[in-house]
Amino acid sequence: MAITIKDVAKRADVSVTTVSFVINGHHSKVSKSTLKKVLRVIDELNYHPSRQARGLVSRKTGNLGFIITEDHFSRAEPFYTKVFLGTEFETREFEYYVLLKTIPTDFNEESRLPRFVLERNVDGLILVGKIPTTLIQRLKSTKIPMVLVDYYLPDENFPVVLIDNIAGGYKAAMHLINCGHRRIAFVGGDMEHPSITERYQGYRMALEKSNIPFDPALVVVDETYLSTRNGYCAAQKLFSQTKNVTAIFACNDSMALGAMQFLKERGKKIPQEVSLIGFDDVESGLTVEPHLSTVRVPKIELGSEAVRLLMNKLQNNSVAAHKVLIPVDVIARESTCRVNGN
Amino acid sequence: MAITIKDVAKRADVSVTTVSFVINGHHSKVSKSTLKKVLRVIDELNYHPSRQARGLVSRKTGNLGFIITEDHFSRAEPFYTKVFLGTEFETREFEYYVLLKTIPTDFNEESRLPRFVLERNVDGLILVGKIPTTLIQRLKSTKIPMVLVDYYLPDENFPVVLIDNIAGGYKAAMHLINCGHRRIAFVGGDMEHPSITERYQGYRMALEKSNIPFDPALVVVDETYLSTRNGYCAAQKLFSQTKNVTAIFACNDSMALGAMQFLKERGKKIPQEVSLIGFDDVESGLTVEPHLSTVRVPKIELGSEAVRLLMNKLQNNSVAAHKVLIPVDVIARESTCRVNGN
DNA sequence: GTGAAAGCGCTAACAT
DNA sequence: ATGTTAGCGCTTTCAC
Repeated sequence: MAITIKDVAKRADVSVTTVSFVINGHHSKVSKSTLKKVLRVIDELNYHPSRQARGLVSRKTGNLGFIITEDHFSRAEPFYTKVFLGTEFETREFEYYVLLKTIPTDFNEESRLPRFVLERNVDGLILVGKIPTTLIQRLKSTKIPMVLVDYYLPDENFPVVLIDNIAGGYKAAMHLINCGHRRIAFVGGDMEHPSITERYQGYRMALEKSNIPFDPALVVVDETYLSTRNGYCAAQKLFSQTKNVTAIFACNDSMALGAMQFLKERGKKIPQEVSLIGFDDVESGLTVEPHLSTVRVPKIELGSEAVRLLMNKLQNNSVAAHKVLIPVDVIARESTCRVNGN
Repeated sequence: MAITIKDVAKRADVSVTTVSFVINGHHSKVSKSTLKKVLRVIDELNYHPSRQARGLVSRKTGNLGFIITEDHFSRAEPFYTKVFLGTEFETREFEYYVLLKTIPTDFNEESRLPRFVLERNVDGLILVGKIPTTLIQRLKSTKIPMVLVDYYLPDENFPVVLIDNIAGGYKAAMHLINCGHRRIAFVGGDMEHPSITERYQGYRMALEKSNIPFDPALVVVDETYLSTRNGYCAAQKLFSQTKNVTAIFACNDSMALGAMQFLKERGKKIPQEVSLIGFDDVESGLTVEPHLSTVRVPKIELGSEAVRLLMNKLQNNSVAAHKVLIPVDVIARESTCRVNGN
């Protein structure tokens, strides 16, 4: 049987209360000498208070729930995995644990809430990526503090950690413009997803800022998923009408990779004939030739920031920063160059 | 305040004992009519018993700990992520949760054990990938049931889930041999890791079986990490002495990808001049040209099997299968072909 | 078949 | 500054 608070109390010849004060840091309520004594016994016995028992009375579980759709988490690119890792790293700081829960994409009214919510086994919730609205609403009504990551609902006011997508889209397009390009295509899809729309907004802003006329024919956004395969198809559509495109801004690296594949098959030299930039800085952008230029997103940061936001709420009940924008930057690698291949 | 067992008891006009019997499935101790009544009230109130409270008395936490080194989990290839996902999927079945804990690679005597171990917040442990022996030993002494995944200690007897690496290595080499190759290189590294040694064993077995003389000059295993970069270097070493190699079996896809990069730069046509096969079936093997032939490892399976093994121990205290070998198969894609490019 | 009551390991009034 | 005690929400022994 494991060591309990009673064992410590007995051995240190004090009451459990005193021991409790010590382990909870209420040191002012304990004399210096007893404090030392208790601390020594705790060390000798290698005592660690039971999470469960503490939780039962303090109504804290020491757990955070991480909710994400199945398809998001198991995507080839470890984007959300990195975010998850970021939360894991950051929670150490706070002595919390993260419980992961993947939910089906088609979560609906009938679906059961995650068990850790029903059984009150989490103190806070981190919702990552696009999450069905009905789930968010039902979660909201549980009153468990929550923060969204890389997704938000326009008419709700949850604390949220977002990629600065507008700035990212702007910087990506600007990078191409600075390279002398003017016929810059935007390859996207799922304009339902705020992130994508924002990257598109940034793209539009950069064009406008640079007095480059916007040509709707250069925008391909009719793909539903942002996959490599759809990137391929989008590029295909784009070039089926040859509009002398000299550069492509794909709304993420997956699509960029698909587009790259198409360009190669079509015999287009990258970047000499067509420059290509993605978004996300996914690992496989480096296994490909030429190395993909992209917009780096600090994924670990997204996770750790989410935890900080939540802990702030949980521990200080502060309502400080409600919206955190994580800055991003262009990584110019080999798939972009000055127009005309210079 | 959340609904408690008392609320249910009161409303159903029975004692808490009866409610407890109902939620624990001791239906024989309850009359049919009360059972129905209690069930109805539970449903009406949407009652879910508190995990913490149950755990406190039953000495079960409903959690499993997943321990992995930092570098393993954050590797570019989502190999272990998939394994983790597999555990997450499988635990639903058993109403358990998985707590992830990444540990530093240099975990030593001084390092603190994972908190969930100290605070007895897990019922079982899943150790994944290469884990410092000292940690395993210290964990062993806690008596918490554990299972290893994709790693084992030769002189210990833990339940373990392994990839059938020998068969995999054998099949990979045999695939090349069946394509007519006889000068087949093995590119490896970290022969400390059992998995790698086993793949190598399989390679040797295939050669022997086919009466192909073994040439130590075709084996490059002096790289420490199994990274893309080191695959590149290994290939470089291999070809620095041009031994008319016609095929390479790399011990994992990362290294294969590195080797591929080298071959391309060297102007070697793949697979016409050199066939190349990897191991793991990592996603980026498909983003590369030509698509990488490899040995597919069912990663999700590794995780779910680990959970099943552990649950078997936990729920039935059975000591059934102690060692599970997960079968693997060659996926012949574009990077391998008959010798001489036929 | 059902209920009263003890107790899991801990926290926090309240009393001293 | 320290101890006594009543719970937290549940399971389970023991009576009835």
